[in-house]
Amino acid sequence: MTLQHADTSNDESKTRLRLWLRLLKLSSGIEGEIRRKLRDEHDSTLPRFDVMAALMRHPEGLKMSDLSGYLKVSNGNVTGIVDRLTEDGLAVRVAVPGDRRASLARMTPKGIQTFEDLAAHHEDWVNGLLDGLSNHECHTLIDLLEKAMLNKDNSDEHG
Amino acid sequence: MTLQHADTSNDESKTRLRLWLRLLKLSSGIEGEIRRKLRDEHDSTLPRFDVMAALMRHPEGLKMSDLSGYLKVSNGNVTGIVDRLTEDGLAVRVAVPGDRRASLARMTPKGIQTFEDLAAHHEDWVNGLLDGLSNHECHTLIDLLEKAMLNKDNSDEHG
DNA sequence: GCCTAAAGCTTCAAGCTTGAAATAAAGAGG
DNA sequence: CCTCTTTATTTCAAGCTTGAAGCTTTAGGC
Repeated sequence: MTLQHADTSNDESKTRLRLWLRLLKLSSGIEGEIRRKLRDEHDSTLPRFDVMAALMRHPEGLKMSDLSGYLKVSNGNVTGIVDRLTEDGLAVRVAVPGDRRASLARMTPKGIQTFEDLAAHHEDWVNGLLDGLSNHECHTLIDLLEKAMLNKDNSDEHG
Repeated sequence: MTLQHADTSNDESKTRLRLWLRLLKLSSGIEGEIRRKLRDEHDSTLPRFDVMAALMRHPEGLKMSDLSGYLKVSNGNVTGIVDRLTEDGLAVRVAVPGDRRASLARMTPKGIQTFEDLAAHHEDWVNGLLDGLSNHECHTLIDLLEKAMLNKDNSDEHG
């Protein structure tokens, strides 16, 4: 909880703050646009998309708790999202043979079809939103972003 | 609404998608940490912080509609946030002399004091979260992020 | 078998977010 | 003055998000 830095690092602190504001602005801009398109053009949402994307990587189904672990959201959160996906016939809960507490969330054929359509558009949207960058610049950016992330616990295989 | 790209640009499309996933991961990681600290250490939230930051730049007060314009959130949204800031004595609504429809949101002395404490911590948090990057890397990143943003309507003076 | 602890999931209150609908005041044109 | 449109704001329903509290089931110790 130390609030003061040496004078020599004050400029660097301001630079990092400025970097964070740029990062946030670009990221929320893209995210907002994706949310808007999902809503207006596909009557869906980003949380639904994220859950479906996770389920697509596990055709056999995922336990609710694993799902919330992968997406780094709360347990109660995925309950609601899977509830709504289920209402729309895009996912189902199936019982786990040996454990009556748990259930697996799994995509339905309709859900798979819906997601594949969404995913194709999603890639296109991202591509369009980032087309101001050359391929080389993209790679530079990726490297720097990954370096910035090294600080944190980075032990996930789901990105 | 064209979904197919030439084969030659397919790799670049995947690179941009990968870039977006990295961007999102870093950004939500930092944002999540800031939200958590605001909540756990200061009993506050990021939307409150954002509203206060905007009001701090306008000591005379801001119309609700201007506030929502600056923050790029809906009108109804700021109504609720300013309501809660007001309940906590951090902001007030003051009447606009010539227009009985409008009102200005303005920081209270208590709000100013609260925000200054928050802002100092905020800069420290960001600095700590991004300390894996050299000053030079930060500048490179800032430049690339700004270039990526050039696409979009960039006519704001409030960042 | 019984008791306790842990695991898996849901429910809940509070807050954030949106777009649409409602309310109210200002302004323009007659 | 009256009406119509525009502007400023609030209210609302629906959804997302969290942490905490609760429920059921499982597993371990006795």
